[in-house]
Amino acid sequence: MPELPEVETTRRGLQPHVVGRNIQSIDIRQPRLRWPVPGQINNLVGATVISLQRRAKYLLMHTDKGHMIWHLGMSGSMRILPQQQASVAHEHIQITFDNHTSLRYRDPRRFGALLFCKNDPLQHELLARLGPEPLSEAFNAAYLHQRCQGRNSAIKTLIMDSHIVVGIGNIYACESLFLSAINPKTRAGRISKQRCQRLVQAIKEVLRQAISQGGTTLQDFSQADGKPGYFAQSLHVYGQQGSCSRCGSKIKRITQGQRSTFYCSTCQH
DNA sequence: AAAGACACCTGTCCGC
DNA sequence: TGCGGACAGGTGTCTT
Repeated sequence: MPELPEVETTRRGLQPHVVGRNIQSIDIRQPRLRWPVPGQINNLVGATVISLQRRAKYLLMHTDKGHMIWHLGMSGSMRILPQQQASVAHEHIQITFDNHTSLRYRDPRRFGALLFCKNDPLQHELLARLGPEPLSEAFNAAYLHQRCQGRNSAIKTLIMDSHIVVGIGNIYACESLFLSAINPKTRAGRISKQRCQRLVQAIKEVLRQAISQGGTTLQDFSQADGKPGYFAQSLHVYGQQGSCSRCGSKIKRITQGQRSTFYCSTCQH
């Protein structure tokens, strides 16, 4: 489910409610997520939250006693609710703060994760070798073009590889390629630097727009206040069964790397 | 080293 | 109304 815009939306929604708060209790109702929730998480009772950071699709909650690394997987979401409010189905983790509010982590498919890190979580093995943030200066045409050299994989698969660039999932990969008029099947090594420039700009534009809309809600994503994201109405190709908004041709659906790809074969070359 | 398949898990939707 | 199958926003790991 959540790609970079949804994770960033979650971070912005949670931040004012968690920073500065003291953790009163941690309730792990279901420890079997993608990896078992480590017992050291319980060491964070009594800790004070210092900041909430995003790196790729991970949320890093820094406290004065260690760090939590959260991932929302395909179906995860996080909300702030009154401590007393009853939990709903698949609400696996509850962290209660000193002001009687609580953070709830819900994840029906359990592809998400909560990990503990004593020191700098950016050095954790899952994060240490990630590519640049797509909205940073480091992600530019020269960089992408260089990483495309000698690669036979389709450009869509390549931009979804977190070791190339982080945060781009299936929705925004499809949308970015539509916006830059590039066929998703194009071999990465055959894309000119000029087209890399167009693609980089499209990725940044799509992600910025999606963040400003609170992300994309297809089924179960919700922001930290429970509202859906509104970017779904801005999608040009992802999940579309009708015709291209630009030329009227029927949107095509193919499979790449076991994922659905949507594109317009007239507009995208 | 790179590319592709597979695994993890639950819910929803569609056709019969 | 019920059932089987396909599909879903991710990504580490294993196999070619």
